[in-house]
Amino acid sequence: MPDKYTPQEIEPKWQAQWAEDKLYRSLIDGSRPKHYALTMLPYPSGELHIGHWYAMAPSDARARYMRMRGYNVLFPMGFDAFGLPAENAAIRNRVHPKKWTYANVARMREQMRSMGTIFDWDREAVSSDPEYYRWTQWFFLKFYENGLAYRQRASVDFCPNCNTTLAREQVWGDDRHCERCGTPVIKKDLAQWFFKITNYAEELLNHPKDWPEKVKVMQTNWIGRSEGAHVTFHTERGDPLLIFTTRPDTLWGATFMVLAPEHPLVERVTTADQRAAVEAYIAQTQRQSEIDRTAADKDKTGVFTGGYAINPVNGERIPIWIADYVLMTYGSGAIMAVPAHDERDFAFARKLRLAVRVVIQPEGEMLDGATMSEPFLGDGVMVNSGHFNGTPTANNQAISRVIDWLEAQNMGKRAVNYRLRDWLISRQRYWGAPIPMLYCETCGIVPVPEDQLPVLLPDDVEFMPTGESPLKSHPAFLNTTCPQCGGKAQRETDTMDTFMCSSWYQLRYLSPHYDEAPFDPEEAAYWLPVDQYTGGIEHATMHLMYTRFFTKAMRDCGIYKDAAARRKPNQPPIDHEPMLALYNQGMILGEPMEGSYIAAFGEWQGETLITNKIVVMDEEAAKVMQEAENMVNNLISGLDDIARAFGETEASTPMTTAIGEIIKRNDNVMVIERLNGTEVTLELTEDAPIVDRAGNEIPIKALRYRLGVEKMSKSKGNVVAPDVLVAQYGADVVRGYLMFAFRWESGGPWDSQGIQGVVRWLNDVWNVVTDSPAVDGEADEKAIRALRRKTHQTIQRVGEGLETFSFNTAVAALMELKNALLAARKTPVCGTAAWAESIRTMLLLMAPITPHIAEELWQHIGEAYSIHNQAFPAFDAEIAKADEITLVVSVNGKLRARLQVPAGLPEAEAVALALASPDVQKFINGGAPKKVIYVAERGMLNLVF
RNA sequence: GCGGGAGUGGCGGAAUGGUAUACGCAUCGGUCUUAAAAACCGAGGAGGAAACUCAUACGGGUUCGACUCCCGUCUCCCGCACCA
Repeated sequence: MPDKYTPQEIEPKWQAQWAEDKLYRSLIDGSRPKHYALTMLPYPSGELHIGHWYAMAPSDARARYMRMRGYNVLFPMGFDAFGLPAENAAIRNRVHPKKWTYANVARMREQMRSMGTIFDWDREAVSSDPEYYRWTQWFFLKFYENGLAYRQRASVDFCPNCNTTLAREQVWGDDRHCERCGTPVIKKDLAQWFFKITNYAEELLNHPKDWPEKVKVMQTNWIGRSEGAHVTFHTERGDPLLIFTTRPDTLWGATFMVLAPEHPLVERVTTADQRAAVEAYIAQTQRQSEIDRTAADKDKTGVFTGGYAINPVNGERIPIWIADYVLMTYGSGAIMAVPAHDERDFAFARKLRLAVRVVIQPEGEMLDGATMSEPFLGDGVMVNSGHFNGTPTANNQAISRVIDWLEAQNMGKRAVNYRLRDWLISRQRYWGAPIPMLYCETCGIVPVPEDQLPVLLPDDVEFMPTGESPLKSHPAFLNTTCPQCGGKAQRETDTMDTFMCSSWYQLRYLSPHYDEAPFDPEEAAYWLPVDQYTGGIEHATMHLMYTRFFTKAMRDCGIYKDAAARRKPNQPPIDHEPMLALYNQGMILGEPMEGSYIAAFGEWQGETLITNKIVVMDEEAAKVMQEAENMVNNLISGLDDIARAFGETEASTPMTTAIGEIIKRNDNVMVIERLNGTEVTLELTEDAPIVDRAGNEIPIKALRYRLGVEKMSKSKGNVVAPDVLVAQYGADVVRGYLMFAFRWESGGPWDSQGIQGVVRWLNDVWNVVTDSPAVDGEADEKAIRALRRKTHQTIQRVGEGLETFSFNTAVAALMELKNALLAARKTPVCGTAAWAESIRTMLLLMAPITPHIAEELWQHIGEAYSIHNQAFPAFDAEIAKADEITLVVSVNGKLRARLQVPAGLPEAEAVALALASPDVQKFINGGAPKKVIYVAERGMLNLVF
């Protein structure tokens, strides 16, 4: 054993040993409770980055903790291997996506092994394997059979950069950009495949209780439930015109109707003399949506169609308008406009001078539609509403009564509307699971028979620089025969959204090579559902909605039947929710960096310094140089004053330098901040040398520019490579640091210095375990008790920390225990049984967090392999209890004294001690306290005078 | 606008209504060294010579006692947003 801690030696050694022994193989074992821990699988982008470590290593620590707690833990890993970057790489570098992807998978798998996790690699699943996507396709067929998949022509979101349609969930932000690449999306009219996630809108609102409030709220917002009524109006010509309203009690106040410009009825209601205006408006709306929706002012615009509708409740004839504030994608794409009681309708009516009629009159106020300056949204009583006049609106009673009446009259019915749209799963790209559907000349849309799955992606494809899917021009793939009539048929060339692959991967891990079904019902019955899921919040309304939908849809397709039948009656259902508990970790951001300090020499051209030489220096040198420059310039101007006195007219040129920190840089233009805070723009001439202080020429790329806290990206140069850290410090240090330096749920900027604290921690642990010679003398009983107490307090704190994802406090507790051991090492406590027990316990507590050093030192102290098969230490409250405590004495709520007293002191004695203390006496003028608050277990005494 | 979350030293961050600032980074002083780094020992919330006083975004409140609970304000982050 080396006498120094050398993770580079011990880590690979133990990783190999654990793999050889299949230490972390997870097999069904009915004698132990199971724990399915899952962390979101990565996309094989090429390199494992620090974000992967941040997501995986703490999850691993917790899974290990559960394992030590006696659970049979499954913690699998795989790859979400279909997707666009592979295809883009193919176009750019002429590498086949398959080759690129599998090379990355191999590389990242190796990188992950260096992390020292308990991943059971025998359960690995890769979504682009035919044995995997066969089942992705199979799910599509099942959903299709059960009416949950349909093809429809619709106006859909399309990313021009990714060259594919997107689901509504993948369009983000007010500028409606592509979630993946940030490009603003455009609308296209295409026939696409959808999944009926809207069927489950109501059910999806009912979240698993152990999910973060934030995710529940985001999903709830996304689903956007609102209650109201569907009411059928009719156009004057008799066409039914359905609207949704949350305020049926204001039906009598509808003074006009508004249709979305895309509404199918627009064509029919528009009159000849309005046609030109309507068409112009529609064209304008379409153009607007394509250019920039964000810039669209909130000013209402719209055009009268010339048509009229009849309000069913009062037979009134009201004009039909079109306006872009009514969206085709929400409700029925048509509204009744009640300007008196709706902000948007009010704004529209005022702008276009339309009638406003009050139908809810507030108490003690007389609203007048002609003069009111804002709509009335509060409660009141119904007026101008036929036999409903006088009905109070409070507590929704008017709404409820009106709906009852509408239903009785057959004019409308109670309805719930959702903002959620069906999931668009078609992608016009090659590297995905082909949608297993055919288009037959005679039979129409025909599903590929189950026994013909998988529909394989052909390997021999040509990638177009345009990004167009090569499947469209691949005759062998494209042309096939119809399984129904044997005639000619063409394959669907769209592939599936990769979120389909990840909607069920937790099931494939159970039996990645099972070929009778997507998963082995035996395994599913034992392991499902996932007990603890971890991953980033960015998937709140995408993956996390889709996978919940999948589970419910699978249930309704009967896919869980075999597995569910094997469950015991008292177990939670496996087909309601895929993941019982969820925890979102934060993100590691880039480390802020100072820019290089430079002195630039050149000629001024206006505000810009045309620079022909740059010298790089540190901040101190820059300050010195700046002072020197100031002095020289003062001197020059002083000399000029003298020269002028002698009749000289031309002033000398001051030094042409700019000194400061680079704050921006691109190619040959940079901005520096001078030491006095002003900014200067430099433009480098083509062959301007950049030299360091030793005179060596360096490339411009070596110049750093100031960087704030930002997301890591290669172009900013703030990426932290875990491989480099592992090589330098070892995996245990990296794991420990990631768990210690941040609150896991928050993440934060990387700090390259902070990692030293964890290096010191593990070095100290190594030393205290391997090099603690017994100290002569009789060990003090009190000191022994103190060490045992600290040890048991640490058991509690580490256990709690791992339990609640407070990894930072768990590590802090271990550092404290280490500090206590370092202090005790110099005393005769070192070498006692209590000492040995404390060391042993510390290693066990460290095992989930820093598994390699724990294993190595476990072996060193003579314990049997493997520490990772040990039970988590049991906490003994009796031992953890203090026998002497610091009694904190407050007088009138202000802290006045700290007294060392035995634990469990009776109140009377505590008060007597406190009153006797000079620190307390200073603040009391004799007399007895009016009130005494004594919290013995907290060591707290408050005396009120 | 609606909804959610957060605000504690120079920094990351600890604190079941009960010793605010644990643990760590950085900083400062010391030891060792020709020197530096590393390592080790020690000191750091602010003000004050001290006694003490003031400090958990700000203003109130509840309480013997508030970072923690309640009301209001400000700031920042996130989601949704003409949603009928």
